[in-house]
Amino acid sequence: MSDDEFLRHYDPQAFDRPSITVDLVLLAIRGGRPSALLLRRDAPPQAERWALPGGFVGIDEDLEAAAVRVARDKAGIEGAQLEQLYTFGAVNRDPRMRIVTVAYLGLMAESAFEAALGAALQLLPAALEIDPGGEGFAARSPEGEALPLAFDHAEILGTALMRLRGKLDWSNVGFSLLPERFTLRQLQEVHEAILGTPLNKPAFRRRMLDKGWIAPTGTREAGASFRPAELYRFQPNT
Amino acid sequence: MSDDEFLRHYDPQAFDRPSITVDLVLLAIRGGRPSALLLRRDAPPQAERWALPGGFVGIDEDLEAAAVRVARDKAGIEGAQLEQLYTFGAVNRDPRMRIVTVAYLGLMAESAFEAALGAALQLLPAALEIDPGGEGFAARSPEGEALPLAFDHAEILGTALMRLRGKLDWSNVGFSLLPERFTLRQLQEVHEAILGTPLNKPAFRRRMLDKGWIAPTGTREAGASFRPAELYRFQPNT
DNA sequence: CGAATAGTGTCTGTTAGACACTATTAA
DNA sequence: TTAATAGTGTCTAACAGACACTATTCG
Repeated sequence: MSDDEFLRHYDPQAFDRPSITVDLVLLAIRGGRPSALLLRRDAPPQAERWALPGGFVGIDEDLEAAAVRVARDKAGIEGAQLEQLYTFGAVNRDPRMRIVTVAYLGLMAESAFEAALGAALQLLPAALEIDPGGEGFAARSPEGEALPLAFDHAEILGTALMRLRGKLDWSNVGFSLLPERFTLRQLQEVHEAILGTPLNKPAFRRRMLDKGWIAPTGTREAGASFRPAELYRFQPNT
Repeated sequence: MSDDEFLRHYDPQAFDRPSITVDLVLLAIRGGRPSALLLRRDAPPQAERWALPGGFVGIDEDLEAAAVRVARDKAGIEGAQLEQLYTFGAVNRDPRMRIVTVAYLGLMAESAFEAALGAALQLLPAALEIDPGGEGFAARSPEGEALPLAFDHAEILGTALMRLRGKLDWSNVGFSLLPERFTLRQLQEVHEAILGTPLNKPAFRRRMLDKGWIAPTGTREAGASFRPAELYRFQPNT
């Protein structure tokens, strides 16, 4: 039996199937804290809880394409750079029906984060306060209230924070959270926000420069009332 | 509208949905090379190609439970320790229909690998020969023939090898590939097989002992014709 | 004793933390 | 000149690679 012949007899409806969604963790460092873009659910189930932007995966749509589409439609972010995070598929994670969700992680500079907040009024920033030393965290509104999260979205956010920490040392994720030109102090602040711990300045500068990932632009920070710092840009490794 | 009320009106059949499967990368170090358990497809599509053991996820079955079930039913492995690897969902990855697959990685000692080969006659070991320096690899039969892989299973295997390499330094994955008691030489051979590069003996020993992950058992290797080595066991960190 | 591997001592180069110091800019 | 931050020099401790050495077991 050839492949073609086989396909003519195949019945794709033979089994009951879960639905598939994508959920997005859209992160920036905002005011020195990792912060995610959340949407308040206004319809059941879990109305009034806060949820990650998400949506169903089309039958003819790649997973990543679905994630990019959701970033555009639900958060107003064009051409988002997304990385697959983890897939969550516990049987009862959604009370409506069986839904397996593929979570994606997107990092952006604070300015893009603010722009998304301004464009889509339903979006709320949630500051993610990391328990010192632990893996837990709390999602808080700008006013400091704890935000109740929908479904298993707390677990997804926790997974995103752990992934971010794990990749910080050896990957480029730090630069994805900064504008194109940045000072070494800003880069250090991003690292400190993700790790939740202060870092040694000379050691940090040496390490970053030795990696060969950043190049000075010759221009300097504007608007500082003191000595302005050199602006660097990210330069993929040679 | 309450959650309960909402659910009474919800139609889970409203959208066409992909199917979800799990595929397993079951790995051991066999004869000094990373090797995976594969099944030869005897029915279309892609008949006569080699595929990862896999199966559909039941509508009332957790993803990991499905992976454990597949390990038992298709590879004869009871109580497999599996870690989620990555989710592959390209639209055309399977010609029959839209299938999104969640790949899982399972590591075992060489003895368990041989036992699985002996119990399930359809299983074939594929040695994964890593391109020196690169991310590519070739799957070869014990006779040295290149094995044609089905669907996107070469990509899945490549992802598994990269994950294994990435976690080797800071996680316990090395011990999952060894029997309960092992010599430092065996541990070093496992690391060398995964990294594809020789390691320095004194440095390796120091590093392993300093991590505090292994404890001497006081017993020694048997059957060696020369000085027998101390047997160690894995000891989760204090 | 000889063969072969187990296991160690030590030198050197690299890297990170700590701390104090100098340099540069705006006001 | 002063305030405040940018940026550097240098000491020290931790750690990895390299190499040569000693230790132990079997036959």
